[in-house]
Amino acid sequence: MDTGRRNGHVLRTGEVAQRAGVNIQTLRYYERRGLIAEPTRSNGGHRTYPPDTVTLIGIIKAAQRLGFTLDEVTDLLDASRRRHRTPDLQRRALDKIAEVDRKIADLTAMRAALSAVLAAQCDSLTDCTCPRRPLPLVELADRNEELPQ
Amino acid sequence: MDTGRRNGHVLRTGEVAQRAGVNIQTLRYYERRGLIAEPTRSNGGHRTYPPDTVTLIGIIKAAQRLGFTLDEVTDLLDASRRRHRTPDLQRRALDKIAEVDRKIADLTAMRAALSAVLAAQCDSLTDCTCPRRPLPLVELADRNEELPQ
DNA sequence: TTGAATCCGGTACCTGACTACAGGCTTACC
DNA sequence: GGTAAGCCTGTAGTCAGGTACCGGATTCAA
Repeated sequence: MDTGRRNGHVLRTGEVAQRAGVNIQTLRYYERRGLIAEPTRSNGGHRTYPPDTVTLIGIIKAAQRLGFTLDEVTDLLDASRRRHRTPDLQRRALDKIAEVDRKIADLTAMRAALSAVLAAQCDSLTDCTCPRRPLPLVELADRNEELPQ
Repeated sequence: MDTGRRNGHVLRTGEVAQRAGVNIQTLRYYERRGLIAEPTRSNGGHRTYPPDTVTLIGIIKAAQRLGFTLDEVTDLLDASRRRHRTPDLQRRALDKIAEVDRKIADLTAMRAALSAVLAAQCDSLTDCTCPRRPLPLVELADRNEELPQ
């Protein structure tokens, strides 16, 4: 492991990319999108990143897996970095919390449905008297938008 | 409201789309992808859907909001519909449950971070002695893949 | 000081998930 | 039975989020 021995202070593009498990182009893409700050540069113009950039990328990736778009992630990072809360920030944080709660509820419903699959009454293929349920996962539907009557 | 008066038995493309809040093309796209079954047809070739298709679309949309791809949603629906559990199905259900649990944990961490933002110590812009935290949301990172030492 | 490994900016391409359009048939109501 | 609204297939375009490639400059260990 020789790529990591530049004594822990700054990382170059390839190092960050490798540690974070993303493509180099992705880093530059995130930079363009404003998700990560413009890094300092070497004299020759090469990017030099602080080590916690790796963590930041991890956070971004995690948020994405949770269904947030990059725009939303930008907001999220923004909000969590600010020291002082403005009324606007406060409102947006509340909105996000509500959204997160909804997601948690949905995932909980999904977990229950999956557990039900595992615990399915009919274990054998030969005798099955399960009444046919309409649809598992129904709780997930209709939580969304107001359907017009 | 005259579009809904065909006595509740089957719906046509436009009705399903409107009730589910999606585009007609989306329905056909889902059909091509195998997310919804090929509906019956009228003599003239028009699609006729059972009413619970609307619920199904709702489920698909919810799962998407939770960060699942359409391929994953297909699996999910598949798994939750099967009556009998095969070893393979069982394994995949377990995997999905683990993934869902991870998502819930991540969302919980995110919620905590957002709450912390709201409860920020420094409420005024004038006097602030908050120690600068490194990064909220750090718990989200590194939960993912095994980073090479 | 040289050469292999990296990195640079710029541009073009790719995948997933839709969404629009064209030209023609079906339905449903008068 | 005519006609407007709706649906059909097929194809093409869009948008987000990357990814690949190119020709050239920079780094760094030997």
